[in-house]
Amino acid sequence: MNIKSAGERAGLPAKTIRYYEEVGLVRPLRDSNGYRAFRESDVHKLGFLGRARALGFTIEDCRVLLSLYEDQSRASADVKEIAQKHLAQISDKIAALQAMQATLSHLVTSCQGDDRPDCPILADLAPPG
Amino acid sequence: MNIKSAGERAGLPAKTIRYYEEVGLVRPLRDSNGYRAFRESDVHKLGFLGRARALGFTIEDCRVLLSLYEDQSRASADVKEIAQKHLAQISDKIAALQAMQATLSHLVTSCQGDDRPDCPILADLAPPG
DNA sequence: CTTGACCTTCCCGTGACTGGAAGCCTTATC
DNA sequence: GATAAGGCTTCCAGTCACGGGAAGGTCAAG
Repeated sequence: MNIKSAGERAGLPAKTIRYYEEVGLVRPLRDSNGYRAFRESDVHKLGFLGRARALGFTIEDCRVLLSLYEDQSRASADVKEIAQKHLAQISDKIAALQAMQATLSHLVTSCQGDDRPDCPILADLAPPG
Repeated sequence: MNIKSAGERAGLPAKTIRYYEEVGLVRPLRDSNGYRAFRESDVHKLGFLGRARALGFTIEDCRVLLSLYEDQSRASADVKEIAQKHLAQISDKIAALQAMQATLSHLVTSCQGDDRPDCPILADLAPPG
């Protein structure tokens, strides 16, 4: 199977798949003309990667998750640990964004938004003094 | 004032200040020895930039906000519009992260996390079929 | 035989810095 | 006056996960 079909089945653009090969996440065979030849197992892997990336796991996380996925004697604790660390990072990001959101939405509601120059948003950004 | 002192007063590392000069956000004078010479107004600007960046505004947003800040005849509506667009983007990011969080936290709680291979997290990442 | 849709590799750009190398300037100490 | 420490300069490379686009080979249809 060529790269485009594989991509359509896995829900990934061809560029992304080439990148995944470059970083060693997938290793398709090659036809005699140099075209990548994807097996079912490759498409399967790509689907796995697409879902993991959609959950925000980094490429390096994906590399480990994939190896655990293929390791029949894995311990689920190893998977859980990666997921928990990732969850913690997500929570941190959410908290940071919510802090920005709180400050900004307060400023936005207090700004008249008319053609006059007075603006609490700029006043808040300005250094004290 | 040299770059390090300016950075300490504005709460920014020297590297960041050099970058801001490179992209034209600040234009300090130069001493005869080539050192950057920061005026009070430069430090003031850097403080503004630091706060705007802390609220998540992009460099390009900062560029516009700074010009509005220095424009005595600005309309607060222009500032408000930028802030509202930014707020919308923040909300989008939060929503995306919360979706990941919901899925992942569900999977994590359902994973035993022991030394057995059975793992709902990997099962969810695996393609259907 | 040509057209058009594939495929290949290679290189550049993204955002907002950060790290590091090579080298000049200044200040303090001996 | 020599030396060492620390600050300053510029420039280059790397980050993360791709996406855009160029130059060129391949293939199936008409």
